[in-house]
Amino acid sequence: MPELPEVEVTRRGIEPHLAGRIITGATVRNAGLRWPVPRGLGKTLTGLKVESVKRRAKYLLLDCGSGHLILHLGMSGSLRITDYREPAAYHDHFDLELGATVLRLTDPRRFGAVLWQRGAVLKHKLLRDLGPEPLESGFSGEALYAAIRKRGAAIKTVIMDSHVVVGVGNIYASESLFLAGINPKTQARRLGRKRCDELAGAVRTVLTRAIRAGGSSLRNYVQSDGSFGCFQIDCSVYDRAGKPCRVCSSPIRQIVQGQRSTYYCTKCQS
DNA sequence: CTTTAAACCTGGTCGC
DNA sequence: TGCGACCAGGTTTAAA
Repeated sequence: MPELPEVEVTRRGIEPHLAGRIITGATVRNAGLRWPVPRGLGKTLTGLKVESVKRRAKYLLLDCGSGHLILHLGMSGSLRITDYREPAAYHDHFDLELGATVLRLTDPRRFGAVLWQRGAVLKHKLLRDLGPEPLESGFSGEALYAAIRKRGAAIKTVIMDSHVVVGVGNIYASESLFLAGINPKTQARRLGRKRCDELAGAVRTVLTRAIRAGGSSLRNYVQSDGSFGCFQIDCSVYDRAGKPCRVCSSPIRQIVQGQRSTYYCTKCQS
């Protein structure tokens, strides 16, 4: 279930268990993720200290001084803190070991990634060309307006383009457009400055709200199974096809854009 | 440069 | 109960 809020909540959950700890080993049970897990990764990592856990887009970056361990959860991945006595299950593909503590990656669909980058992590091919973080100052109505001037594609697909802004996945794309009152089929370049302001604001609001929903369970943060960020915000439109709009009661419509489902209210989003 | 479709995988659900 | 079709929260890649 990883969209940006889930990844951020996971980051906050794992960092206290990792920061300042020495890596004692790593176990790769299945190297066949989105890209092959690098050979000899355990040897590369052993003895290094995890300085901090950062996030860029939906990538988690474990700063190990001389390099970074890059983790991505794909569509079905999750991380949890457990210990070495816990037997690994079928989809537990990767363990990072820090003494008795284990950071364990579970990912049934194996769209996730475990990579190693020496030196400057932001120069990695996957991170190099990413657009601004939605919750930082680089993303604004002004920046959005400038970025989409020449885009004739539908705003729903453009807002999910990581060159425009990172971290807006399929759920929160629909939710943000609903909050901004913008029809997802609108050509991106047709949006004026004001609507870009509204959309940028909506993206920030929706993501912040979702992080807070996960963060609010921070107290009981580590679930009984050790996983993080187990939360479900109730959506305004996503997965609500045919159900009444929570604002105007007209039925939520589902369409397909760029091979993904989009949900919107035909009345509220003109 | 922009846009589109296919690809990587497994698992759950639905209709017959 | 079984089976096929279809769907799913991401992102790269190639091709148009």
